[in-house]
Amino acid sequence: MSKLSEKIFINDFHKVYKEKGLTLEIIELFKKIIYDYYRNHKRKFPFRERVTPYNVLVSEIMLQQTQTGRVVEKFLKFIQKFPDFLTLSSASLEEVLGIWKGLGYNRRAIALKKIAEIVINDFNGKLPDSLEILKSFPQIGHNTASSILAFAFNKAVFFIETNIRRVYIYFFFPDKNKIEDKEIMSIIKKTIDNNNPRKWYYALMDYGVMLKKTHPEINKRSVLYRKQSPFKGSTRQVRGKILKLLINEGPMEITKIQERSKILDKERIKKILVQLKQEGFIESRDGIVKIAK
DNA sequence: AACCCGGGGTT
DNA sequence: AACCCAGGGTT
Repeated sequence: MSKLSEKIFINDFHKVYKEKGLTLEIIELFKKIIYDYYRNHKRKFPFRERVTPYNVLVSEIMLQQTQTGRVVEKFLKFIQKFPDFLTLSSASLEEVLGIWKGLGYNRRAIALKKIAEIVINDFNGKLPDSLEILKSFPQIGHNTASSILAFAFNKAVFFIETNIRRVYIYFFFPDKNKIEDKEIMSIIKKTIDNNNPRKWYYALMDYGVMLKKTHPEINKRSVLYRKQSPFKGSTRQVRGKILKLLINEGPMEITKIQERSKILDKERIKKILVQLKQEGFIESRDGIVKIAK
């Protein structure tokens, strides 16, 4: 669609929406636009091809704050090495982190392994299809629990992520600033496609990705928008560096970690090691640090 | 409500 | 060099 015709189309949509509100006609038009786009531009992903509860869980954890393009390769490696809950539950943390390395937010790897253990031990090896139970698992909040229900079980749940937020702001909040998610959620509930929630959310997200390219500023009108703190020189950069060192080279003396990480402040390294230990990443004995069991 | 947690692709 | 990503958890 050309820029001009796009403007005309969205202006017409907003004009009708402002005059008549969220009528059935507007809702149907909205769905038609989203599905028309999806029919011609749907994205293909391995986690959309082989849809199993396990695959969806793994992908949804990986996709938290991580672009799809970076996840695909890791996802394929991960499910090849750990094809099911039982395999993952009995794998070592070092193996799991070894695959996870480079993806970021490493605590997700710990959580994913823990979830596998819970599923094996408490749920007979089957991922529960309950929102409340899923939300009780580590690293699974409302959004992730809901997306698992939508994508793995095709359930009509309601959730917002960054692409969906962009779509709803674009269509239904053309002139508003500081938009709250509860306002968006209200419209999400009125526009759900009960016939195929999985397809609907796939379509919404794909449309949102497209909008990001043509209208990169939309989500700045969300009240939740925040500029993130710089990564360079941050604690998380040091944490990542230390973990990478231990994963790649095995157990190591604290003094050697201080040396190899090239961080001058040795007290800072020590503090971070204590933190990593408390979070279950590492363990230490006689000054030797290694990935936890 | 604000902050922490990773790391790399994109612009 | 800055921005952002299929967010969750803690304070």
